[in-house]
This record gives sequence, structure tokens and C-alpha cells, in this order.
Amino acid sequence: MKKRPAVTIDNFDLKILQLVQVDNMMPQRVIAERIGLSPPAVARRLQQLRESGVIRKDIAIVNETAVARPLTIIVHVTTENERLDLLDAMKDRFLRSRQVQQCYYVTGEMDFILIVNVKDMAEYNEMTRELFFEGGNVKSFRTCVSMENVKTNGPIPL
Amino acid sequence: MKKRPAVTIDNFDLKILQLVQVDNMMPQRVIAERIGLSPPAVARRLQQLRESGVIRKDIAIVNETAVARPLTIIVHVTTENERLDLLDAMKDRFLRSRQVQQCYYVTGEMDFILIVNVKDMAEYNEMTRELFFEGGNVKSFRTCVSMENVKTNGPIPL
DNA sequence: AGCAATTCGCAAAAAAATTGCACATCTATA
DNA sequence: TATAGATGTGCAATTTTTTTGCGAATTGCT
Repeated sequence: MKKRPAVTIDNFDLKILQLVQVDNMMPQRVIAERIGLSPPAVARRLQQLRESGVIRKDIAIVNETAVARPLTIIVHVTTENERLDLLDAMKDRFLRSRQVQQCYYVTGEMDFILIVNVKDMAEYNEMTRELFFEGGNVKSFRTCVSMENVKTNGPIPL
Repeated sequence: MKKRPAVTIDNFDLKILQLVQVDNMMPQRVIAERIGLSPPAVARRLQQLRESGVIRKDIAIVNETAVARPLTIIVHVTTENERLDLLDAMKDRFLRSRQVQQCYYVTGEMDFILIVNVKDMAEYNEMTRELFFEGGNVKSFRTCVSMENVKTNGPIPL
């Protein structure tokens, strides 16, 4: 019988994840000495964590205001109809929208919660038109403008 | 008169940001050939983008389910009192909480919107006790459990 | 036009990541 | 208990990437 991929994560892996979750540009040599392994061992573990999908991706976080897109808006969307194919179409639309940085399908009165980035309210207005009015299946949506992004991209506690 | 840091971002910078926002492990050589610059030029630009804070940080995104913390919960918090010092204390508490991955201070009826990661509802329960009941200044909070994280960590459109 | 400041590319140097390999550890099984 | 297989490690060598020095080209400003 073939062995399953068996994604086993030991304490070394957890320590590595704790570190790269905060700074993935840290040299493997530094990671190695902090957790008590050799650099090649760290490299092999990192490679496996990436291939197995435990590390989903590695990205730079850019300061929105520095690139003139200072507005973060949280949107609560209620659907007209909860038919699966219609929901899938909505997810797809949100997934594809460049302004939508995050999309959650949630329980409760609301159906979707979006976190959106725009340069100004005009862009937001246009986005709502495309995404909610022309897109279809949206009963209503509620807009919360963020006055302050107190915390973003926090690490997952391990 | 001394010149200010003058964070000027040209088209090359924008292209670099587009790329590293999706994959910051891409070698500078590859970035260089894609945008039509030499590797050292790319390196210098990246360094400046990081030092100037246009790139806020570089992180690995880990798959929550793979590390046995599968629950994403969106929480809407309403405050008792909007005194500045009390609000700051709340922000500080949310900022420090390991479960809170994101925190937005927003306009509207709600005051804070949190995005939380927990391994199960027991952990969430305990967190609400610490953060909302014992923490003080919370009038009420509403809990939305995410059934599906349709999109996370989307890039800022440039 | 001309000067100063910036930014570039190339080539060399330094640093980091990867690979090959021998050895240690653990498991399952004869 | 012995043993074969699988897994994972560290070291050393190799390869790749990043960084640095420097002269040349470009840009901005007077």
C-alpha cells in the first residue's frame, strides 16, 4: 500500500514557520542557528513546507498609502438567492476583482464580507456598480470605511 | 535646505511591487529580465522600497488548516465609550492578541472589525472572555464564522 | 550649455542556497 | 536479535544569488 503524503509537522517546522511568518527574507543560516539545526536541514524543511502547501505563498506587503491607494473598506454583502451556482458565480466575481483583497463567505445574516482597497470613493462607487449592481444576486450591501488599519497580516499563532 | 526623503515611485518600482507582492522569493535576476533592468538596479530599488517603508514587510503565508487552526472568525465590536484613551487601550489589546490577525477601526454603528484565527470554538470563547468581557469598554460584539475563505492576501492593484 | 545629482550596467566579490554523500536514528519484520 | 528500508542530519563542495565598486550615461536645474 502506498503511503499518503503524510504532512507531518514537528517542532522544528513550527519554529521555522513562526520565523518566516514574520520575515521570510531571513537567511536560512540565521533560522538554523536560532532553532538549532544546520542550514541545509532548514532549507530542506522549507522546501517541503512550500511544496506541501503548508506555506501557501511568500509575499511582500506593500504600504497602501505609499502607493496612493489609502482607503480600506469593509463591505457586508447579502445575497438574493443562495443557490449554489449563483453563490459560486459571486465568489468568482469577488475573487477576480482587483480591489477585493479578501473575501469571506460567512454564516449569519450577511453572506459575504469583503475587504477592499481603493484609491478614493469614486473608485469604490464604480466598483460597487460593477460588483453589486451589474453583477446580480446582491440583495443589499453595507459599507464600513476603515479609519485606521490597527493591525494587518498578523501571524497565525503556533 | 535639506531635501526630504522624497519617496518617488516610478513605473519600474510599480512593476517590481506588482511582482514581489505575489512572490517575493522571485530572484532579482528574473525580476530584472521581466521589467527590463539589470539585477543590481532591481536590488537597489528593492532595498530602497524596503527602507522607505513602501514595502512594509516580507512574510510567508501559512495554511491555517495545515497547522490545525482552521477557524476564521469575523467579529464586530461596539464600544461603550469613545474616549480616546479608552479606544487606544482597546486597539492595544487587539493588537497584542495573538488570535487577532487583523483589526480595523471603522465608521458606522460598529467600531471595530476583527479577523480572528482560532483552532476551535473553545479557544474563541476564551478569547472573547479575555478580550471583550474582562478587557472592558465593549458594549456588544457580533460573531460571524467564515465557512470559506474565498480570497485572502490579494495584492494591491498597481 | 554646463554642472550636480542620480541611476545605470558591468564585473568582481561576498553571501546564500543547493547538492552529493556518508553517517545516525527509527521502524517494521524476518 | 538482527537487519533492511526509509528518513533525516551535518559537512563540504558547488551553484546561484545578492551585493559592491566604479566608470559611463542620463536627468534635472540654473
